[in-house]
Amino acid sequence: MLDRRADVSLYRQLASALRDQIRHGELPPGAELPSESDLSKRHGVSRDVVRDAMAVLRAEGLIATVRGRRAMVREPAVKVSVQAPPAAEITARMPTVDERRHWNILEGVPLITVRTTDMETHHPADRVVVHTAPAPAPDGALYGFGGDEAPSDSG
Amino acid sequence: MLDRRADVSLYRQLASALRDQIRHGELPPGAELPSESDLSKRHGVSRDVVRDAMAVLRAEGLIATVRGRRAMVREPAVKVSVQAPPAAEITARMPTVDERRHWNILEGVPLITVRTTDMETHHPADRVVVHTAPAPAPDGALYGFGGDEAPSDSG
DNA sequence: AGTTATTTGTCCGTATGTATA
DNA sequence: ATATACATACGGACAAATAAC
Repeated sequence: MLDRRADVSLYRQLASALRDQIRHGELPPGAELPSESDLSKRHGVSRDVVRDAMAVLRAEGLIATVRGRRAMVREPAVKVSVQAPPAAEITARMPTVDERRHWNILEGVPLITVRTTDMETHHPADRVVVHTAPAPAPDGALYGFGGDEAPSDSG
Repeated sequence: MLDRRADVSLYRQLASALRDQIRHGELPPGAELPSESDLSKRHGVSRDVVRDAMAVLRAEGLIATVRGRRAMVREPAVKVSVQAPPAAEITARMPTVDERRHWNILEGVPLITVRTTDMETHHPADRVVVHTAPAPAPDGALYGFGGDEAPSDSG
């Protein structure tokens, strides 16, 4: 229940309540949230408060909204592994609107940049995990008997 | 100038205009933006439109706002290098409000996570650059005379 | 097919609170 | 104290996209 006398604003309280429902699985990925007018009536607040709460969750990447449709809990995207080259710099920032359009990035999703002296690649953070090279094999363990790691090329 | 007949909303047009001024250096880091009422009058739009435009730029990490003060173009933070261990997974996502408070992260700044089997560290993306291990020295160039660059490496 | 209802997006105005200058 | 400025909350209105019939 929202508390008007609390030192936290109404829309932040509502955002926290919805966030908890998402985290606890009451609103699983793919589920629709109640409509804005519904939440507005249910909590006795203006639609403005509801929309501000939605904006918070959108900025956190938790929900996705489309005009005419109810807000939806975002599905965790399948992540592709990207191998970081040696001596690479990995940074992250929020993409611009142009970059969001160009790479089809949803709101609240950072952009990961992998940069070396030669090249620079960009990846939407919800679809990519960057991994570093495996630990160098200790002396004598080089080219072992061929477990699940091929010595030549992984393809 | 904002165009009410354009197919782009007013607040997005205003956000783009301000973003361009920041990118082109007319509003350098540390500079104050005009006040909301000022922008409202100057462009003939409601304060709501101005605030929506500000929210866009905040979410992109371009400006920082404090109650009672004018919005400010964010200074590029000094970045600390973090060495990624071998076989590490590097991901990024937007922090929750609690995480923002806990690590003192501004709006529009992603959270970088470096995870291995043993540990997991979190870093604000505006203050950290993760770098991978340098390329292994080629055979024979091992333990060279200690120049800045290995002689046969492309970089 | 088309028509209506629902739902989110945008924009306006106003008022009040709270922090800064 | 007064003025300025951003944050929050209310209300209303219309547009645009979707869903339902």
